[in-house]
Amino acid sequence: MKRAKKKVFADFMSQKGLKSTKQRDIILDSFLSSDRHLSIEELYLKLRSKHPNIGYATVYRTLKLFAEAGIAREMQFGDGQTRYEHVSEGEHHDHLVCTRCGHIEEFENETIEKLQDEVADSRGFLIERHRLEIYGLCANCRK
Amino acid sequence: MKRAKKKVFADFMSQKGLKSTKQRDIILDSFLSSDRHLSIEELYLKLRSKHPNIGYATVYRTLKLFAEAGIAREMQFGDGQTRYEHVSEGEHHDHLVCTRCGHIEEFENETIEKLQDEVADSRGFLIERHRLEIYGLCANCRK
DNA sequence: CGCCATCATGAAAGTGACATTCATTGGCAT
DNA sequence: ATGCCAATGAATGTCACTTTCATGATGGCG
Repeated sequence: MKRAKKKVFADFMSQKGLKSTKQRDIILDSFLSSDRHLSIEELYLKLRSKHPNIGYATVYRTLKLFAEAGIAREMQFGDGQTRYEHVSEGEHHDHLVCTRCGHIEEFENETIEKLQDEVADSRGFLIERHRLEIYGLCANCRK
Repeated sequence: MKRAKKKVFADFMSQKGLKSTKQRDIILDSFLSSDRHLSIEELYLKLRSKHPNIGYATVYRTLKLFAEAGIAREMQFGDGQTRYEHVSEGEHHDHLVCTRCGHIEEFENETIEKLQDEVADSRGFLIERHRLEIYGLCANCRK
């Protein structure tokens, strides 16, 4: 899985004529072994401890590259930060976002997707993508 | 409807000990007679032509007040601007957002809501609110 | 291996959309 | 009419990106 994504990224880079660098390797490793919904700042800080020589701009640009390469996706959860989540081939899911601790869970629901298609059809609307986020308190924070 | 919201806002203001001003009246009128999903900038520009003496900050602060009073709701559709939509008592709806022309349609689907409740329940998650947005091409832009 | 056209990097400066400050203005209860 | 306190708007601050630019790496080629 990590290996597969590294290959996808490597292929994307060579196909685009872009170069492999130490920084990009480090950032990719760190991203792949992280929480699934990291902000630029969070990843940057995580890297900083071990690699103080990597700049914010590089993390920023590299995450954009991951998104272009299709191994990450930009997401907004309304906390003012752009988060990047891991993308798995053809998979789609929605989110449960805890408003207290910030924890993000994922879920899938085929029936909801189907109902969305129906709504769109009935309006003559052509779906490109959608987002469904449920905000509230996670099981832990309810206690 | 417009009248009802004016009353809600007036009540809110007097209850909070806040004052009625020319600017707030003008902004409220303009907001109520607008498109349902206006950004601060859009409302500000709309006002500027007739009332060049109203500042951006006043529009910004007044929209926040509308939200506090419960007659407007802040929304993000990923275009980098906060939009304010009209709120009607107890009503909830989701959105179809056209990625070409920016047009925003609303829809309601009781079944989807119910399924969301089920998902949340099964995770021990307590829902505060949710957002569902479907992005794509509206009927007009498909032509 | 060494060259060098390109691409990548990081510090710093720029952007855009809010958000706040502060001197001045203006409601409104008395 | 008067004074207190909220409201206004120009200006400034903030924050999270986003871009610039001088310097440093990379990797195809001879």
